[in-house]
Amino acid sequence: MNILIADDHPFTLQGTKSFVESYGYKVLDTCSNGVSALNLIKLHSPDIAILDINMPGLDGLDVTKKVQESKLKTKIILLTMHKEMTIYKKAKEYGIYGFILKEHAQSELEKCLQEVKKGNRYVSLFLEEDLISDNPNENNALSKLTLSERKIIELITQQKTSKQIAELLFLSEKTVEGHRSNIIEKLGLPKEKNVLLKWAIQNVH
Amino acid sequence: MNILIADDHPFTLQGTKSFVESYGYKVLDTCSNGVSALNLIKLHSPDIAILDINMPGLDGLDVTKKVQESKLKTKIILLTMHKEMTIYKKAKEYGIYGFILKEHAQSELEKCLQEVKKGNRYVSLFLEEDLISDNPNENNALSKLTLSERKIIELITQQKTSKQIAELLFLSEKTVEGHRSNIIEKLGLPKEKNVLLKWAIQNVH
DNA sequence: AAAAAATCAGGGGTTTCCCCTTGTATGATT
DNA sequence: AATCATACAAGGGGAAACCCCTGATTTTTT
Repeated sequence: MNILIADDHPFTLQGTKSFVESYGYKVLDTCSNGVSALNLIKLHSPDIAILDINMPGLDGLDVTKKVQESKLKTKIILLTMHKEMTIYKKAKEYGIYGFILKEHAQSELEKCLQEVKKGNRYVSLFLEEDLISDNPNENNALSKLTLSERKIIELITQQKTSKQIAELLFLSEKTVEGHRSNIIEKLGLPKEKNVLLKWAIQNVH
Repeated sequence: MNILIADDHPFTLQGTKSFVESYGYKVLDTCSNGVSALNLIKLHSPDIAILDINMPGLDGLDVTKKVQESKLKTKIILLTMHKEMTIYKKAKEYGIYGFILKEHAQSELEKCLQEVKKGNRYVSLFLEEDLISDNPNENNALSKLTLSERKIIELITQQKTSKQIAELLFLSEKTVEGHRSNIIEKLGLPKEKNVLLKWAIQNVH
């Protein structure tokens, strides 16, 4: 098991390395940007590459894409600070093996490595909470929504209020609010204020 | 030489620890927030404390201030992601011993520790450069805001409500609301609902 | 000493969001 | 023909969040 680690922050890089080694794996090499990471992967084809998403130049996602395109067999684990659904969705398309949030990484990295080693995939548990509603119907949660509902959620991502949406679509504000409720139920979102806006910002586009 | 390290990101914490140990120093303890850091400092009075600036609750700066006020003899080294003049100035007044940018920390931490051990102060070389380039940078709307205000707008971009922000910063909700009003006035934003969130989403980062 | 920043309080007004319910139309299922 | 499911529309009610204002104290900065 050879592992490559890439992260542009020296401290985080060292931390990751340190954790990985403490689990008993061998770290083949490390680097601090996407280009180097790609080169090293091509050169040594490590079993696993742990990549930070936010890197200058080629980011973790770009590298993943190129690794897939080149049909390299290195398995990719991505590390990210924020839970951004858009990125996760893309990452899934590119065939990543692991996806972990840095905040909780400590508790998950070891398990993730175990699973990936076996050939399985592992996604941060903290991410899946938000994905429960997202997963069952393939990659697109929006597909469950009707046309009107989709129009409305589109406008919500533009930070329009129900009132503004109502005006734009020549509807009663109440109608828009009704649609909102339906959307929330369909997606199984928690009962918070502004859930829809928060969800929309992270999931649409 | 006993050293305490505080950082809310597990990876960075581990990385820092790992580096420090590799230089031959002993890490007394670590923690992930300012309150714990302060308690541990009071309890064990380590020789040196390496603190991250961005932490929930008490941040590194707050801890530094309190350490100075309590006339504790622990020497503080601050780690920061962003090079903010305001913070650096304050830090200097609170009598910090070291100030390092995370990006370049690797190359500077060891030297910094050496100097601080001798009783000298050490400031990141990369900071002075950026201080110059930061000065004429008054076009930024954020530069008009005070430190507290910036903290708050940062949390607004993360879609926190005033209540949540108040909890995170240990403030009254009223204080947060007051800051919001001030920010809105300083930026000359229109009188709409949620103006701040909308503005923040589009203008910060 | 004066100005600015930070903290908090009380109270008020408005908006927005969300829930629950009702109603209609349509089209598919039984 | 009757039932069922679904989309769509709209209303009432309530809680939460936001914004505003005045005023006050304390700390920090200048």
